[in-house]
Amino acid sequence: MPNTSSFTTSKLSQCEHKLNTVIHGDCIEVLKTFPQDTFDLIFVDPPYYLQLPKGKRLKRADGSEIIPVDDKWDKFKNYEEFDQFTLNWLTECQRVLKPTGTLWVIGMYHNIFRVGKIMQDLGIWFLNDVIWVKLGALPNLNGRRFTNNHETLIWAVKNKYCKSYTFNYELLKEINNGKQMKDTDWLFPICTGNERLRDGNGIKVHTTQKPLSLIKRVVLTASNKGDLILDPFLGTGTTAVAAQGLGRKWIGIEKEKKYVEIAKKRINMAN
Amino acid sequence: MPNTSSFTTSKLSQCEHKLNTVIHGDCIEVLKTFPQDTFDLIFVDPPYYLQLPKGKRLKRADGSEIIPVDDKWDKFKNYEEFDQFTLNWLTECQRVLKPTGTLWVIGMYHNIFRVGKIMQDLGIWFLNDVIWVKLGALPNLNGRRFTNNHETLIWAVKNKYCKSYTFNYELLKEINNGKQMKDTDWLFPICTGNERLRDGNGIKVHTTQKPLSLIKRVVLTASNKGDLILDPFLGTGTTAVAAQGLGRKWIGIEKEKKYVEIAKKRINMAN
DNA sequence: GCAAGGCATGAATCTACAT
DNA sequence: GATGTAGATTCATGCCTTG
Repeated sequence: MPNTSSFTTSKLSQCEHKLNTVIHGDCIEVLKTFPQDTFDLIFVDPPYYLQLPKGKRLKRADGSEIIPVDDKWDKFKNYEEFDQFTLNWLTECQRVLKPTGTLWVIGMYHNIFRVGKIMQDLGIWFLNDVIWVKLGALPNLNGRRFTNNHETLIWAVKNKYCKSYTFNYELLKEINNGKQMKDTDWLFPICTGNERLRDGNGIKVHTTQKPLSLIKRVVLTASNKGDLILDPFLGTGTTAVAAQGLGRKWIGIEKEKKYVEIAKKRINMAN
Repeated sequence: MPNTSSFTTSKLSQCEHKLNTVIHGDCIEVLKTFPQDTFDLIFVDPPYYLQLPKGKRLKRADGSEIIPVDDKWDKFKNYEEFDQFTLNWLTECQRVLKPTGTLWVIGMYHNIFRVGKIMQDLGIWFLNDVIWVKLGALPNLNGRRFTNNHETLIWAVKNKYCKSYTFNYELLKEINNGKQMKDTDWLFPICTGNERLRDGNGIKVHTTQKPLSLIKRVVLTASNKGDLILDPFLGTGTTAVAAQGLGRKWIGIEKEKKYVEIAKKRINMAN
């Protein structure tokens, strides 16, 4: 079972949240309740602001439809609104990140450049941009672009003076057959099959569920057992499952009640 | 020999520049002399603003020094100055790009996120972000980060309404053994060996010379024979050599007299 | 039990042309 | 720089059924 005792370590005793729980609420409001310099690792999978063409559905040759990301949590009026939202959560993430901790943000070309620039403007210092090569990604169905076959993870520290951040270099080298791990050595299948959470009708519960293998690599790279991990957009709980399984403590924040319920159930099942 | 006749086609007759020549001058000032909607393909390899630690030189195990990018053209006071510079050349590139043309910008995590956001703010519309996987890249020498093993190319059109841009989909598919080309299928060796331009003392002439193979793929992807290509930061002329060799017309702009001379010599040699 | 084949599906800013 | 309609287009993977 998850450890749900209240914080006892220094920083954490300053707030009333419990370890290894999903907090249902607005990400930015909840983040403000944490003391600064609290988390060893923050993994963020924010909305991508996809801007799909309206009212059109892409179809396969057999007539079946591609289910797009058309969720209300991915809608913004314009770039300005998106940027302000991004600035708000990034400001809080930077504040609650330990000087020895690292921040990971995943995104695609729709959003990652904007997010990256806002990070740099806040003084967040980049270590790498890691390419998750998506095995089994959807091809480009109209033959008008290249296959979108990757997502980008920005790996960063609180500011440019943070030098003693956690990085399990030797472990990663070992995973990579004794060779130094590259920012392009991140090949993982997309989340499908039995791993993909589905409702009673076989419909996927979350449009953008990430593969556990990817999040595990992040956790192994940049945290140690007993460290505290935060995911401010927990969704259906993949980060929590990865953290729990690898002996890390964690806190997740999620706004959608539906996802919170599913995440809780899933985390209990995994124990 | 290069075709140095004056422009005869519609747009190009409006200015006095000649085809297939290197223009020595400030990129933004020269760009302003071109009429709008002029170029079929614009390839941009701008300064990366690397912000190296001052006065330190990384050394290999044998004691030899790594020569960093420490050129004056890569220096900026701060992000603000860099952003303004970026906005200036991007504004002009967008203006002179044909509605059927595409714009390519290459960069690394130091600059590409800022550049990408500024592009989006101008209404430039992304098609893909392509990952050049660098074969033979320098490993991370102190084991504190992942190997920097890629650069990112943003591929974009003038605005979101540009649909009939040039994309040689079938050719790229053929190059890729009959499978749709992916944004992660761009594996090319870094520019070394005989391809790397060196002075009489064996010192590399340009710190960031790009491999011809990479630029050729860009040219093949997004232009046809006879099309007009622009490189506003020509450097030592790789884009010109690629364009010339593939039967495209081209214009290059370069501020550093040293690079202009070398590029001219190199282009003549290649003919 | 095992192999082969059918079938479903995945963060999608996926077109061209006419009005 | 809006709206509508017809029409062209794809690859890898995992699960399940069939033989």
